[in-house]
Amino acid sequence: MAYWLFKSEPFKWSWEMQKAKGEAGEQWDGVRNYQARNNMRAMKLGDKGFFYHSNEGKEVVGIVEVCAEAHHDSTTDDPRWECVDIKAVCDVPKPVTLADVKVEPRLAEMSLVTSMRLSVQPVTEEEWKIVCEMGGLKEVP
DNA sequence: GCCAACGTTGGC
DNA sequence: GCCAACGTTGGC
Repeated sequence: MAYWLFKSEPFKWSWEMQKAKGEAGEQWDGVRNYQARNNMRAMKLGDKGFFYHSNEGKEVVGIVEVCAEAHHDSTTDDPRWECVDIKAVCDVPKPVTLADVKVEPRLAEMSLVTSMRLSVQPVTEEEWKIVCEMGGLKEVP
């Protein structure tokens, strides 16, 4: 089991829109960055991820699960680009903001801080637990 | 809206 | 294969 973080501008694709898709989930399309794509290729069915709102909010608002492994991104004809499908699992009761992450010394090495512009990031198990705890989740998904 | 950081593109 | 130009992202 691996952990990830998915960034989205809420104007473009918000947590509410993701939740509305329910169990069916939705493909995480539009990624045009090799590193982000490689991260998605490494994902396995059932991997968990944070859903992060960039620009507006700048906070982790939800937990998602990978419900389809990497496949071609249908929003482009270019065969280089792939994406996974994710579905909403639950809300983060107390959204964890970027500022919260920055002041937590144990999260200093988190990709959210060190690789700010990467839109799909790996999260370590330790970081996962810390952010879940900060987010007020009773148990770690 | 600005601007810094960074990834990609394309000429050489 | 290098590097300058350019475009995009995302925090502020």
